[in-house]
Amino acid sequence: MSAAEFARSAAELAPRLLGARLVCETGGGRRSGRIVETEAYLAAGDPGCHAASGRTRRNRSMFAGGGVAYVYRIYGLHHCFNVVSGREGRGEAVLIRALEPVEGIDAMTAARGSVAPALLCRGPGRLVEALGIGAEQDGWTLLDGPLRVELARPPEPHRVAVGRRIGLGRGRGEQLALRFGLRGSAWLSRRFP
DNA sequence: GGAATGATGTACT
DNA sequence: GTACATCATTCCG
Repeated sequence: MSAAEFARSAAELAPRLLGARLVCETGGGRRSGRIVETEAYLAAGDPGCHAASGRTRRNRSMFAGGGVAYVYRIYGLHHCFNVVSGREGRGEAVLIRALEPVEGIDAMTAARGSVAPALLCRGPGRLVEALGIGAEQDGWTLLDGPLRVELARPPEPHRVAVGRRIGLGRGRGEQLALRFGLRGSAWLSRRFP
């Protein structure tokens, strides 16, 4: 897997990750899904990015350079999983928002409390729970090892839907068109307008 | 030391 | 559609 792919800017990597496989083998078995929805968080000019106000203990993984995981807790309840992008020291990442489940669906269902298959990986907190990803994986490499991203051929441009990022409050870059999805996928967390 | 807050999900009306 | 659970991190004093 080419590390250079992950050193691209977040705005380039986010659509590039659509169709890629996210594989997790931390729970004994093998669970994987196809990435169908992402959001880019930029190193510059993006107040919604966790790295916008500099390096802190929580966001240090974002500065480790493309190809590592950035996992953090949100709302005291859930975790979100990001693929760090860009060069070391930049502070940018791509949030994975939804997957199409592929392997280990039984394990995912068990981890999620027997929800409907359509809801297994629909949303950033859900997919993290389904795959068995947690705070322990923060900072792990994604190029190889038990948690990894296997890139596929880049999606055809006409298959990529673009929209505003979800859940950002006012003044946090909520207008920026940095949300990407596979057009028409049944596994998106929300429809694109 | 303390208070505010968030890249959310679930349950319920 | 709205309520609310729940807490690490951040920022302010």
